[in-house]
Amino acid sequence: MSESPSSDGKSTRELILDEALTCFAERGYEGTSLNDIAAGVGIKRPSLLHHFPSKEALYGDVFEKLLSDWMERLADAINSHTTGWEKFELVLRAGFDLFADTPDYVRIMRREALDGGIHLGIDLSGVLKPLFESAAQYLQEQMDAGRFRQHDPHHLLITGYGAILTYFSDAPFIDGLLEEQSLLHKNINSHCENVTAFFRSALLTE
Amino acid sequence: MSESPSSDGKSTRELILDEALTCFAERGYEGTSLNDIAAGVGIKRPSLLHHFPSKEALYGDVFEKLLSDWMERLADAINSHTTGWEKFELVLRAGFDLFADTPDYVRIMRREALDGGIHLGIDLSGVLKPLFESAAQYLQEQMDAGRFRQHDPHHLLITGYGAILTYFSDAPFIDGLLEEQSLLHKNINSHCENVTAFFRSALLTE
DNA sequence: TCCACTACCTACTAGTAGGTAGGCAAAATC
DNA sequence: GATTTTGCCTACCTACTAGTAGGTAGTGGA
Repeated sequence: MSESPSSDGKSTRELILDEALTCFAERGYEGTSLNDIAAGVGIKRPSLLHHFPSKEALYGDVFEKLLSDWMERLADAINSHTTGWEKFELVLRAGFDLFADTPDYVRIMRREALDGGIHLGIDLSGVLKPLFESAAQYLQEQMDAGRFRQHDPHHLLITGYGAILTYFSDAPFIDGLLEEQSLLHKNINSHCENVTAFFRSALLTE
Repeated sequence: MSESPSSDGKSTRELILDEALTCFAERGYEGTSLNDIAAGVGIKRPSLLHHFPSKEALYGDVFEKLLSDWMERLADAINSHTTGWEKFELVLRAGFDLFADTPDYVRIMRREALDGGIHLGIDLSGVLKPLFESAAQYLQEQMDAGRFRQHDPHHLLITGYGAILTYFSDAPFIDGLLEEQSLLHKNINSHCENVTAFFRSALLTE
């Protein structure tokens, strides 16, 4: 048991989590009803509530999965045995690939940041702070060693965070500005190269 | 008539628009009820609906005011008779000041970009596209004249848009990362200086 | 004095939200 | 083979939503 009656090998619970992610990312917490999610899976609302005790709990589980998926995927790039600009570019690229593969994660994360985390029991920035601080420390070391130009590492990271996330979170809006499908791989790669070149100009002296 | 019975010189209609902006920015379109807004003004929902025909119309009017306010305030910086880096820095500073004064506008704008403009009759990116294109053209001219380093102007603007807006839209989240009140004037100025220095490094050759 | 209008109210509608109770059939366990 | 568990269902609940109907007090002009 605990195996799905429908579609591929996924359990109903996993199907619900997938559909919930899509809905929450697209229309937000308040804009999504449990009926929407249940209908997307092909069951009725009470059946959904058999798998998750409440809407809030379901939302929390979606977020838990998001964080563990992201951390797992970023770990490789962060722990790679490279230094200087090479490592910075590697992590930047990994971030872009990660976001390109999981645009729904980016949107739901943005929404949660906008709402100030009211729907989540956990403090989002608290969870990400260790990652943020270790990145800042890395930048500071590189600057002290003269490999990067001097900038405030925290503000630099906030700038980068905003620049990269926005491309994915505000995709519909950016589509309109660029008159392109911003989430096509071709265009994601193009933007990644531009952002990389921009950071290289700002950080490297030669 | 058409004058307010309450508070200062503002009409009830203006009080409703103010309260609606605050609520929509903080909790989003779906997360805000007309009862919330009416209660904030000190009237009942039917009285609110006497001033605005529907929730959607009220939201639209809030946005119309946002766009005209922003356009008006940015016009001075854009039309200033400066060139090269000086003008870029002037517009950047004007943008920061503008956003610092109107953080609720930034948040509601972000939400609308996230939602893809479904609550608005108008196409947001269409409205802002002329501004976007003229900025891109300016950058291209400066690059062609050798005053700025070569970057793709459109991608550069998207990067800047994301970097700056995020600081204001995601304020609660960024507060947690920086362990500071990001919207204090002191910290806004600090971030503005950092972003400016960062762009200067990326755009200027010497 | 009468009329029209504004700004507000209470009381209602229809519809939807999240969540619960209880039943039923198939599968797993004893 | 009997019993328990799982997964889903229909039918229901309460609370809240946007919006409407109809009434009232006050205002200003003819």
